[in-house]
Amino acid sequence: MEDVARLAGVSTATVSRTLRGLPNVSEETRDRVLQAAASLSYVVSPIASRLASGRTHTVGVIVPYASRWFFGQIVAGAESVLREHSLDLLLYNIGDIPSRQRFFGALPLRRRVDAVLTVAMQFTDAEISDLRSLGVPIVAVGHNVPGAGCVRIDDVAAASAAVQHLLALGHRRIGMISTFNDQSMFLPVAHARRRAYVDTLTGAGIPIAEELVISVPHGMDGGEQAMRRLLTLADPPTAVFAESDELAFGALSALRRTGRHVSVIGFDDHELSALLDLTTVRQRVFEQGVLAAGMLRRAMTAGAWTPEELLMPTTLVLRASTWPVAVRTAGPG
Amino acid sequence: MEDVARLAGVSTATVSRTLRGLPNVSEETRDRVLQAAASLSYVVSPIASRLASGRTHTVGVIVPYASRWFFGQIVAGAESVLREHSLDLLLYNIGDIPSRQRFFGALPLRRRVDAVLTVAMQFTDAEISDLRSLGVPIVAVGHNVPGAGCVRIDDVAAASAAVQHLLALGHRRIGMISTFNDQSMFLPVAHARRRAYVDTLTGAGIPIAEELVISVPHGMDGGEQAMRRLLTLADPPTAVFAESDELAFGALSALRRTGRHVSVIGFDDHELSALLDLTTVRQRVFEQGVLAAGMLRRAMTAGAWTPEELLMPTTLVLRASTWPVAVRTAGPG
DNA sequence: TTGTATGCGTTATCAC
DNA sequence: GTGATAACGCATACAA
Repeated sequence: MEDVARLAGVSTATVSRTLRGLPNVSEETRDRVLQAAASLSYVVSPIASRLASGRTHTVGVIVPYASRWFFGQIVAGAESVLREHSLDLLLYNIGDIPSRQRFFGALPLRRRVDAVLTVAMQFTDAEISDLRSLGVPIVAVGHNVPGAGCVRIDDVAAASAAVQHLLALGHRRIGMISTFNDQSMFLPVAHARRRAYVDTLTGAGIPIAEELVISVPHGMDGGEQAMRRLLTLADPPTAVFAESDELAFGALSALRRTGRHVSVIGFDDHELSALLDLTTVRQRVFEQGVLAAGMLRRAMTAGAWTPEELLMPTTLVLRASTWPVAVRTAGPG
Repeated sequence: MEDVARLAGVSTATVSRTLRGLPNVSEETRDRVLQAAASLSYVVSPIASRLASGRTHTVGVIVPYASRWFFGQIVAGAESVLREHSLDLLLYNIGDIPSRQRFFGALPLRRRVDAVLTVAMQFTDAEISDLRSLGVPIVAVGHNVPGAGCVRIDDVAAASAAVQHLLALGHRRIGMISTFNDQSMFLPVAHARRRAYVDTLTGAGIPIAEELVISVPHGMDGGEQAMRRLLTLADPPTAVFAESDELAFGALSALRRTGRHVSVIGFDDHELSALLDLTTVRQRVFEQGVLAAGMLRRAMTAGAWTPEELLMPTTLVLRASTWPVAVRTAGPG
């Protein structure tokens, strides 16, 4: 920077001001500085800049399973807007117990981020207070954190619509595939969707059969296990509501291998769901990442930020996996 | 840090040494310092540390399409080992022209990373020299960069095996679905696999029919377009080799919607390929990310590092999508 | 509008 | 083994 200042015949302070686009620099000197910087192919050291200014220009993103489709979409969406404003994104994948303990033991985010984005996590009170101790704004996607911003869908209403659809098709024995994590804790999303399942059936006068609700680890394998267990029941369900499309894929796989037929409805509208003819509840996942990042930016720039809450719409997408059997045999399935 | 030093009755230099685990500190003072730091719940500022030490503890990862399955797996694999050594991972998604231009225009990696990982990119000579000007070790996955380390499979051999498989099934009119990016540049992987296609057919005495090789943007939609175009030919192929499973998924989708039958073989063994009964060439993607990160670490720590090259094995996985038609009708497909 | 001087929180090079 | 002290490269009150 000194070199640039010398070459432009100004002080380093002026160079700094110019390079950051501050208003109080004359046109003429601005040009001189920019030329000097260009000719020396100089760039500010972000690290030094961060130390001096106290701002990290980084947001920490906490997800439970980074490689799952849903989280990939959220992160990609957030990344697209953060990158646009040259903010860094530091990803923390803390789905399993050891990494989660390490994370909250050391809190590697301390002094490292200007904001935090959490996605579909279930935090304990202690963890929440740890997060708040960072002293930066927090935005949560898919779950609520007291004092934090929030982008989500109405999980209860959406899941209820899914179950209603099965009821409307005449199903009375309806199963559900739910998830839990390594700590046997239900993620908030799982909790809401299960509640909707219970309430909707109960509301329709159908008693809940414990054996029809299976909880498995998230992913295709979990879905396959769950459906296999349901199929071994003396009185198996005629339809199943899976908490996510990936679980539903596993369920479809089990059905295919066993040659049985059970209607299946998923949740998310994964990019492969159309190909697999899976009826599902569509939500715009990438966009939620975009909106959350936008909220984060507002929180970082605004002096006083009052947490906002954004509710995104969902749509029921009807496909062959829940067609009435009579129709299904004649369809493209 | 001063507070800790005061509380422990030592200098900040000793605190720094202790906290970094340097050898020349006595047991006794070490304990005092650690206790003091703990009681003040003190953590070193990574930013200040980086400025003073000159090391960023960060690796930059450059990918063309972060949200595609393949790249997600690579990044997840790399992240798992980098996190273990508390190294940060800065992801740059530069698949489209504008972001690519911005990236090479500003080179935001300058002064920000200790190493670079690139995944399946096709760089121009100018871009390569830009990358090298960063002055840090580079490791490439799925392509070669002169002077850089490399983790990859033998694309030519693997693709050749795929085409051989189709030939062995008796197919003589074999199509290929290939990809290009926004700049109409073929990615190195696409290039190698297409060459294998051409050479293998030629070697079998089958002339190449231009109209059977379709190039589309990567992803399911591209695969669907490609297969639709192939189906409109006067003499359509009886089998198709898709450069990736996601392209193959799109091809399967087109076949399903049109009710036609063409054998399809993909490449990767995507986690959903088994469910879709797709014959494919399996490669261990996550593991390649792990190995690349390990190589990166060696390059960062070792004083003089000579670029290594790692060749990973592939396997042909036979499924229903390439079953002979006679057998297929009797099978689970 | 521009320059001066101090601080940001460490690491590292010396001495002791 | 330990303690001063000078970098590290920039941002920013403050003064001019």
